[in-house]
Amino acid sequence: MSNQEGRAPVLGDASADDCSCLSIAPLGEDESVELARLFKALGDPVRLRLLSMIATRGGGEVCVCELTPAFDLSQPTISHHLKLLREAGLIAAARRGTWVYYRVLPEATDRLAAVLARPEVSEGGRK
Amino acid sequence: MSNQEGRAPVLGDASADDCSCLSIAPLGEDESVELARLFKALGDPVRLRLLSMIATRGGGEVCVCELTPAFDLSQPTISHHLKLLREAGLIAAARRGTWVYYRVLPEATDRLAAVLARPEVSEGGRK
DNA sequence: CGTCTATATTGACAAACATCGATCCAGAAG
DNA sequence: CTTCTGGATCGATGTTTGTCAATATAGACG
Repeated sequence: MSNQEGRAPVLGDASADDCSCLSIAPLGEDESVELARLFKALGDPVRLRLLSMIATRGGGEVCVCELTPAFDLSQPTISHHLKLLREAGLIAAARRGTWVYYRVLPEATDRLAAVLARPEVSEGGRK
Repeated sequence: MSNQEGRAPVLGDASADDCSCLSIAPLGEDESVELARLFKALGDPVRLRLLSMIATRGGGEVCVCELTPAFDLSQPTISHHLKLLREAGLIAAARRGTWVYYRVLPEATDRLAAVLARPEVSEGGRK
C-alpha cells in the first residue's frame, strides 16, 4: 500500500530491442508482457470511453465527478476502472480540494500507436 | 458452426462518428465495444507475440507448425489464441494441404493505430 | 481401406475480472 | 469538534479467461 501510481512502466527501457514495432522484429517475452498489460487496460469498453473522455480534454484535466454520471455503473466500478487505467500508466490523477482530476499520459498511447504502426510501405523497396 | 472467421468486424461502419480517434470526440458506446474487443485480443503476451511473429513476415504467411514450438505452451493453447486473434479480425487463416498458414490483416492494426494516434500538435494552434 | 501428422475442438478447472453494496478516508464547511 | 460530500477501498459474487489432457477432424500416404 505504498505507491500504486508512482509506477511508470510505460516508458520503461523494457528491452534493448531494435524496434518497438510489431512487424519488424518479433516481440521479446518481456516486452510482450509489458505491452499486453497496456492493451488489456484498453480491452474494456468502459475504460476506452473513460480514456476517450479524458483525452478529449486535450491535455487538460477531467473531474471524476464528470465521468461517473456518464455511465450506468456504480461509482465504485468507475473508480475501479480509473484505477486500472492509472496502474497501466495511461492516465494520472491529481487531487484538488475535494475533487480528483484525471489527465492522459500521452507517452503511453504514443507507444502503443508506435507498436501498431506499420514502418512505411513507401516505394518498391521490396527485396 | 458456420462462419467463425468470415466475420470482419474490423472495417465495420461501426459508427458514423466524425473521427475514429481517442482525443477528438469521445467514443460512442458501440464503437468502444467494438474497439475494446480488438484491444482485448492484444491484451495477452502470447497473442501479442503470435501476432508479432506473423506480422514480421511482412504480408507473407506463417505456418502454425512454426508458431507452436516457439512457446512453452500446449498445442491446443496456441490454437486457442490463434482463434481469438482470428475472431477479432486481426489475422486470417489459410489451409494448404496438411498445414495451416496465418497472415496479418493490416486493416485491423491500422485502425487501432489510428485510434491511438494523436491528431498532430503541430504549431501553437492553442486557443 | 487404415495410418500418420498437423490443427481444431471439447470439457474441466483455477485464476482473473467486472460489478455491486457497504464502508472508509480526505477535505470543506459549519 | 461534527457533518457533509467526492472518491477510494473492501468483500462478495457471477462471469470470463488461460491452460491442459483428451478427442476429433482434415488431408497425405500407404
